[in-house]
Amino acid sequence: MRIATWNVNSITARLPRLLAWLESSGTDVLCIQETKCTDEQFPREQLRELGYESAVNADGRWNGVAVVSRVGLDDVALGLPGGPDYDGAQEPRAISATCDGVRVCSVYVPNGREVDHAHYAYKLRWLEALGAAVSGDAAGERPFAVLGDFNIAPTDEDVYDRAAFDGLTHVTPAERAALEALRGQGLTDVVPRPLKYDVPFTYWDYRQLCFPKNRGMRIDLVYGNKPFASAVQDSYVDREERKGKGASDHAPVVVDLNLAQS
DNA sequence: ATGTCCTAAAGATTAGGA
Repeated sequence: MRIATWNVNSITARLPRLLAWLESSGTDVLCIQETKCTDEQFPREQLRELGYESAVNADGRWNGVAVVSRVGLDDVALGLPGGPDYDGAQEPRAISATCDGVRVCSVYVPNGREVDHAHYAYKLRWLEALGAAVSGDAAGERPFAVLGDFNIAPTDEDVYDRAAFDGLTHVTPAERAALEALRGQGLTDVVPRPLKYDVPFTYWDYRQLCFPKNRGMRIDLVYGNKPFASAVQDSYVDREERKGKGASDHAPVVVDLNLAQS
């Protein structure tokens, strides 16, 4: 089974590339973040024509997550139980589903903006709720992964220049401690191999020629439980998809599972 | 030139988010 996660930065703007990539990559299950659409606007029909069912948690201009699958899509759950509000509202940042026996949770972790911003405190509260939400599946016998845009670089090696992030979000001890807590629940960081250069960055800012200069970050993560991690045959960042006109600022992370022997 | 892109809005540019 080929599973992937991709922050598409608007599924409407990305639709031609998304459909082409699903076909060319042979992805069975794709976790999507930043759909930036309403539930009604989600392109279910175009995906259905390619053989994919869709589970969607989206409500408009910002955020929005989905799982699309051509190998089944059951027991869909939207959001995080007990997840925090922001500006008095729950945001669509998580969705879970079971696809041919594999449980996935597609997440778009709040950005945090600045360390002294209310959004940063919200980010940490949201991660705490995520930890509580996945604890049962993390310890379970069924293959499970929480994957998506975590907006955190797990180590200093996961950013192009640590000094450039002094005082900024994405690299703070508190954010990294939240990831460590997830790993402490039995989840493994399934680190993909890069297709070029040494570090498997997954995101490059649109600005200042970051992609050509490879000024990237590894913030799109796959955290799998033991049954999931032990079934991983290969994982890579498809940085080719970051190239050219009409690209997202994130590249897909692809994971191949061999479930027969696990 | 923040060497950009995406969204929405009493919009034809501005504001907000990343």
